[in-house]
Amino acid sequence: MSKKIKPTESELDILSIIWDKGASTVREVHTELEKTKETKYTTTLKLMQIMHEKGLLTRDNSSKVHIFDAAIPKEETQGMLLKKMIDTVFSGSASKMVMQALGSHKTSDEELDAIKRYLFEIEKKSNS
Amino acid sequence: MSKKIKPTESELDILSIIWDKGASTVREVHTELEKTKETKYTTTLKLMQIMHEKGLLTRDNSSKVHIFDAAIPKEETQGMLLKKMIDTVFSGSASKMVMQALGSHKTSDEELDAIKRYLFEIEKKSNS
DNA sequence: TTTCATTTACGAAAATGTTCGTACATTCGT
DNA sequence: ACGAATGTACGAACATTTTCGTAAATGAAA
Repeated sequence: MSKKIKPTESELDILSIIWDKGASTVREVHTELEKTKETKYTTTLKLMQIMHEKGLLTRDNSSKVHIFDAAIPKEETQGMLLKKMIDTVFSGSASKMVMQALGSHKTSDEELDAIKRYLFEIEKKSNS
Repeated sequence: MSKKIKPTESELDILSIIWDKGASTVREVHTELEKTKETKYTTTLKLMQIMHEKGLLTRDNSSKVHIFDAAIPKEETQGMLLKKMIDTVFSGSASKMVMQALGSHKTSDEELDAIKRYLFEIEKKSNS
């Protein structure tokens, strides 16, 4: 079982990029990160080194240019963060959170459909 | 319009208690907080003082024992935190987050029903 | 009034997270 | 082989958050 390390805000930014693009060099992550955040290359580097120490990223340094990959799966981490938020902010009720999300956030019809389909799927399973 | 101050982790713990119990003294908050977190009284006090300075809590000091209340509405804050999480962790997709929440979190039938009802309500509105 | 318990005020240490400069290593083109 | 470009290592400054000890104020009890 992987540990329950909670990534910090900045670490999450980096993890998101790697989850999206797959294993990457610091340069690649930084180039992407720069688009939304003003930051220097060595800052990104240092962050990724720390993340490696913490076990948040793996590192392949067989070649000179190190290649990092996420050491923790996206879904698991999302679930962890979500659970924490549900517990502390929504007193443990997932439905409260879902409603709040759908209410305060504009949601497209496609998204709503996707959610509905998912709900029926859950229902089917629990009835089988 | 209230500002977009983001409460810290610890501040959120305190806000949750006050949202739940209503206006409270430091002692009351601390007693509650102690149940889940090892912390000293003056720490809770200091935190609440800072929160008051930041405008997160109101303070009635007409009597010796100050009474604090939440200065920011629960729903608005929940929405803000949720939006941030959706943006950074779920690349802006509320439905992804909802599915993850329902998937990784055990949800009771009642909760699922509540969500379904809510979805149909939204649908009705958008079709009118 | 004197004492005692409780409260608030405040400063500062400790812990955590973020930023970046500088040094050194490696690779590549010439 | 040399210099430029690009990479990693690392320390330290800085910012923010969290913690708590100590002192002063307040009010209630004796």
